[in-house]
Amino acid sequence: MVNSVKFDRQQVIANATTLFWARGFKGCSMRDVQQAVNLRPGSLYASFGDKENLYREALLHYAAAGQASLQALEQQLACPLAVLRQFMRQALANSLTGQPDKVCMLVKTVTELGAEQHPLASLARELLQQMAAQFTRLLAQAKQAGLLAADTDVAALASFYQMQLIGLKSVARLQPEPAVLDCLLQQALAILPAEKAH
Amino acid sequence: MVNSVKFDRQQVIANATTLFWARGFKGCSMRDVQQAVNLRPGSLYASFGDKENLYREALLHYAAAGQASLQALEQQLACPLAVLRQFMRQALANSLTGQPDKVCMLVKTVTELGAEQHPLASLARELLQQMAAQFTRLLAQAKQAGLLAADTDVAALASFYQMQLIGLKSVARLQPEPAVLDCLLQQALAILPAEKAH
DNA sequence: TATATAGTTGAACAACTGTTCAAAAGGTGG
DNA sequence: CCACCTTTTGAACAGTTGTTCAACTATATA
Repeated sequence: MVNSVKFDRQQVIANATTLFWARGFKGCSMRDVQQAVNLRPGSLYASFGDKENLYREALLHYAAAGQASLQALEQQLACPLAVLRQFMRQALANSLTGQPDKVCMLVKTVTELGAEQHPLASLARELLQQMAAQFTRLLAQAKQAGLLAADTDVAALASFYQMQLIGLKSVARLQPEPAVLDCLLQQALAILPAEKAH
Repeated sequence: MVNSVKFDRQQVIANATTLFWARGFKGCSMRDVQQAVNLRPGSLYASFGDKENLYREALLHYAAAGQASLQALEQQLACPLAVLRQFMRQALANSLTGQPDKVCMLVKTVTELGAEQHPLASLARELLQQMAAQFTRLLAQAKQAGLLAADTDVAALASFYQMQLIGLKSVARLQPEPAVLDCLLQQALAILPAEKAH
């Protein structure tokens, strides 16, 4: 026998991600994690090393999920701009449902640990830039398809899109009024060429 | 004698604010604070109560400073839109200088403590809304002066302005390249009517 | 100078932190 | 059924956390 682990590693990471996402790195003790994933300290440490490493896996899991949902939209929708529009709508909707304060976990990590130049903050920054690269790729597609002006700086526009996304999710926690929020979403989407009515 | 305190209360709060701002509520131990403000625990607790209360004072101090700098701009510049433009430029410049990861301390507090519905997060939210109210006031002035279209929803525009501000400062920590950042600033400022060359 | 009062000090506390490790349990191959 | 190796267990450790408090010091009034 090679592997006699009883628990589902991916499930454990998923649960840990939810907890870390909601409460942050320092706001979440290993005992909290142990309870959430139903494992005793020894098992956790044998499988994941230390807290930092477990959080690292959670970050990677989170980023992978984000990329997956973007790719799912890509397979659904033909137009790359529609993908970006829908992705932002979805992000806003997600940040409204569910209990935890759903800012992007990557942003939250940079916010919490960026000042002390923590390795986890560097990783989160990298993953955010990977996300921006995806946006750039989609915008480049749109440009090539003639949906964007030929002189568009797609990398800059991608950064701007990401900035709107981050701002939107942050403000979402302050204004529970859906009307205002929807208005903000419309304005944020205005940076992309107008959408046809459907 | 009524008050024989040796230390400068305001100075202590200012120092504590810097520390809390950089490292967050949980990332900053009372011993760190004690060292930073050069006070022994007893004095600190006698003057400020507990950690939560000290952080509360820091939040208020921070918000007051923000409002003060906005009002300073109001006295310098005649046009309310110029005030908002300059405020955003200034915010970006501030978030680039200095060591600490300079997101808005209010946003950082909501991010860190919002999920657990901590009283400090509620306070930070309130202060953010007070800030938005200031923006609304300035935009209303601009509207009355004919600088904005008569049908402009100033409250919504203020929220949008705040969203850009938050997003800009967040992204500032990811892209050290000033060119991209300046481009983002320009795009963010584009939500206000164009500025005359000076 | 003597007394009262306010402020300061730093050692100490209990609770919690991340982490370890010897002992127990579980399952597999002979 | 036995020995063997892997995994699990939970008690325990050392360090840190927020906070307290009796003793000490300094000041102001009489």
